[in-house]
Amino acid sequence: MPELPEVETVRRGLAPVMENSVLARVEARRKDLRFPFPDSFRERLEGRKINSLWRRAKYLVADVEGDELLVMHLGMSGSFRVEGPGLASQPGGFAHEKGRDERHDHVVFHLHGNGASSRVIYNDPRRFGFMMLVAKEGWQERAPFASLGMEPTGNSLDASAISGIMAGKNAPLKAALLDQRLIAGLGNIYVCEALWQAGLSPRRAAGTIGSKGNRAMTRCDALATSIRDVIARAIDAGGSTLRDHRLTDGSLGYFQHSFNVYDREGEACRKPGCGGRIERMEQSGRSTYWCASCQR
DNA sequence: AAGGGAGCCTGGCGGC
DNA sequence: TGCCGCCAGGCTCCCT
Repeated sequence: MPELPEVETVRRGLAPVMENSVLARVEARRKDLRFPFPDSFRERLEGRKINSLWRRAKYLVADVEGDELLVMHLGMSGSFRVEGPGLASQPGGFAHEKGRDERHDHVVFHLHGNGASSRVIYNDPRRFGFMMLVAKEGWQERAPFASLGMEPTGNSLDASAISGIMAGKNAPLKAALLDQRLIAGLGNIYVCEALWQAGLSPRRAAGTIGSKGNRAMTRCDALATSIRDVIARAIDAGGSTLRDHRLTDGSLGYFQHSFNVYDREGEACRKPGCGGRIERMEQSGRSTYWCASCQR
């Protein structure tokens, strides 16, 4: 479910609660999510302070006192909510809304910090998410980080980076952008949106956008700019809520209202003067939304 | 060796 | 109303 903007939104919601708080108690209410919890998961976390909460691609990472990182992935349907003084007792709280079935509250972090206690609860109906502990020493060379490509945020993703990443690739551009080994953090929604914004066909062989010539650099620049712009706007909007994604206070992201192609099959293309219609097709088992008349 | 497809899960929706 | 098939924001493994 959550792509980079949703994970970043969650991180921003959790950081004020988790950072500098102690993991007083950790409840894992089943033995596994997508993977089994690590051996002695509770014991390796309880009593430790969380120094910081950061993100790499779609992974949330808690830097915990000691020599291990707590690494969390939300899978397709994972979300966090915070309960605590002033939050837990809110009438009509979203804890009982559809999609927040307490049966799927799989992990509870009981936190003590700044003179208050709170609970951070991980809910995940489909259980494609997971939690793991990774040694801090050399973490970048360890799973799951070792194979990740560059972040799509910031200045490092530019035309020459795109050109280099895609060079020689025969896979469709859409598939290459979803490959976390190349660029880490993009998912189905934001790839569709960025390709539309850049005017590039999802079917074009990835290697054909770059290399030499002014037009190649123009294409690569358009793609780099579009990716960064879409991601930045989505983060500003709190991510996209289709079903499961919530901010940690239970509110909804609203970037879905800004989609130009995703889930808009049959609607008019919004590119000025285009006149095309948004189509849906399947690429490696996933839906691609695009406009065949202005994406080349 | 890169690229495609299946599988992991549950829930929501549309169609009959 | 109920049942059925299809679809979903991710990722990994296995096959060609």
